[in-house]
Amino acid sequence: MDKKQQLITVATQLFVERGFENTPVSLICDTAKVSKGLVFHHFKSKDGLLRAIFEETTKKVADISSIDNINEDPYQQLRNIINSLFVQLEVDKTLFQLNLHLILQPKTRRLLNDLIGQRSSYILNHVKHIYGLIDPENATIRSYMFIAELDGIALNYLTIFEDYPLQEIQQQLIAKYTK
Amino acid sequence: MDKKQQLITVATQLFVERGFENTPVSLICDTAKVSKGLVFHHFKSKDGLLRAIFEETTKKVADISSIDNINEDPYQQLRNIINSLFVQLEVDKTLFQLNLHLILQPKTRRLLNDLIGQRSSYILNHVKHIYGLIDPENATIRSYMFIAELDGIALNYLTIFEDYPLQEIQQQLIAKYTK
DNA sequence: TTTGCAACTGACTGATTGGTCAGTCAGTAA
DNA sequence: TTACTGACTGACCAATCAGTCAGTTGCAAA
Repeated sequence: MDKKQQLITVATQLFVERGFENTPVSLICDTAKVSKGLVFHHFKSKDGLLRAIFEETTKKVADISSIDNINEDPYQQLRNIINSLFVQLEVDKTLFQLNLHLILQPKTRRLLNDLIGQRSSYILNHVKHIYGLIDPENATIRSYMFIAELDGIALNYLTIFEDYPLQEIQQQLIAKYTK
Repeated sequence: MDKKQQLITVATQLFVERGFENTPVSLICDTAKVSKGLVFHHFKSKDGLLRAIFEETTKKVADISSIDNINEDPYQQLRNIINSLFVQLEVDKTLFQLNLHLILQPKTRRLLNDLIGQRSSYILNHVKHIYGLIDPENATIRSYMFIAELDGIALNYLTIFEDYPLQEIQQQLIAKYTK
């Protein structure tokens, strides 16, 4: 078993359950059945471990918008993004929670600032490109509103409301983004 | 000067800047020029101080949706909510950031769970009531989507994007919710 | 004045933390 | 065999933390 990957897996789970600040390195190592020194050997610091985790999850975010959409109707492209998001929301619920938590926590936000900036501008540009085909004049503002709508749903589903009617909302959205 | 209120003010500011877990009680007291024991005298624990802060901010959230709307057009009521939110977003930017951070941090989320639940169901019911006048059959789902849209905008403005076009988005929203 | 009580202080403690470091061990190339 | 490497260990340390407590102060009621 690869102990480095094991550390990433265990730490991700613990960070989701307890938060980054509230998860001692010793707990990660006990859970992963690995010595404490190994974390610092592989990742240099606790912060380094966090960055490694965040870089891993960045790939999954990219997947949501990077579906090959060449020659597709732009509305279909928007619907693809919506559907991918809803699938990922249910599959990787905890990972999304962790992402939000890391972005909102001032210390981790600072630590991951560059990665977060890259991520968000990547998504913005991707959506802008699609809206360029629909409504070029208002592409920017419509992209911001499209992203806000999806982020708001994710936020409410993951952390605010219990019994969130995710499927119904997905249907409504798909209907809304069908020309 | 009321030292208890002084503690709440200073702690709020520091929690926004550094996060709850990363703000030692000693730092709060040094900044507020107050002895450490006083925190435990007034609030019993660091967690108690946090709850006191969160209860204070709950009032501000309630204000957004509690404008007296009797006899108003339901669309006007929705526009009132939108406008109040945008005003508050700019006036109390840091307070909103703190709220999101506390909700997303697993430990503080658990600590404030009851208050968060009260808050969100209060808002949901308020919006539901308005949509009951517009589209009774879909009042629930449309309320969830209305709230998600606003929450998403707040989230993106406060923590994701720099240079967020808040005014333009407000105009778009107002236009959208004008029957 | 005396009594009583809440506000307030700051030195102190026990527990926990991230990080270090000297050294072990398995594998591999010469 | 020898020399070397990088994964791995766990005892250890300095620093930091939330919370305690014995005592002081200021004020209001009797």
